[in-house]
Amino acid sequence: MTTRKKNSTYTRNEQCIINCDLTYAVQKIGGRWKLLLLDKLGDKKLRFNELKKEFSYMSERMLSLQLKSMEQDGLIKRSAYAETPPRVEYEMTELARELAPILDQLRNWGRKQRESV
Amino acid sequence: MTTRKKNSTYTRNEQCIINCDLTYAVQKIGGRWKLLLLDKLGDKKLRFNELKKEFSYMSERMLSLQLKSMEQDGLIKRSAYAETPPRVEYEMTELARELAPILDQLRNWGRKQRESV
DNA sequence: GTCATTACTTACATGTTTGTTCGTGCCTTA
DNA sequence: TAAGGCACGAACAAACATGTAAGTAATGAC
Repeated sequence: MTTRKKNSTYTRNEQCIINCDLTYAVQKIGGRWKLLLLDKLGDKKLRFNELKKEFSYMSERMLSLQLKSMEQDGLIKRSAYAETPPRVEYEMTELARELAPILDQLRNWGRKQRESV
Repeated sequence: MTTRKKNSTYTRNEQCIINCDLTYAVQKIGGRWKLLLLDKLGDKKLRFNELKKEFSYMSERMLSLQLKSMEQDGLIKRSAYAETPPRVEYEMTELARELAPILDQLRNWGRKQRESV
């Protein structure tokens, strides 16, 4: 995000996978926590600390980074209220909701793959 | 694969995502090249060198690693023929074929996401 | 006997992701 | 006055993913 990447093969190859809608999509939901967060959000609005408690093993830093990334990618909506103590709520966007049925199928495939190996 | 991982938070957290069928599934198709390889294989049988030519920007090492990983995960089948020079062919398994319709949906979602951001 | 072909493998280098620890600004409660 | 909750941010470190360059074994062509 912050640091500019070099013009290396690593970066040029990254372009290949960004150009493909499929690999691009997988990137958006990839990483260690995003899908678990989406799962937990479901149809609810949750605060930063609520998510933090749910995923006590995840570092605050990761939670923060993933939420920010998903917000930029239009997967979640962040609403901050100027109260004391501050309140910030996160919820899925319509775009993320459209993923749900696809993810259900992927989940089933995952179970099947796991059984067959 | 070869080196044993330590009993770190990193490793313990990995268990969390392996326990979930969904994140587990995404891991199996994650990484930079696997989906592109599956895409290219389609219904064909392709040799190592044919894949290498198709993905000239991908290093041989990566091709080899990804193919091996996908074979272990039951996504592709490797057939080696004791000829000279050696001939090795790769093709998708039934399990991988079941992914195709799901991936099509993901691809569509990816295009939509890309347009909306 | 030298060389090319094929499908890899190994050692090393670079780049990214994830985790640890500490700090911040605002206000409330004790 | 002190302490604590909330929602983060920054600096650093560990682990992993990816890329580079070179080498291997078997064989057949020349």
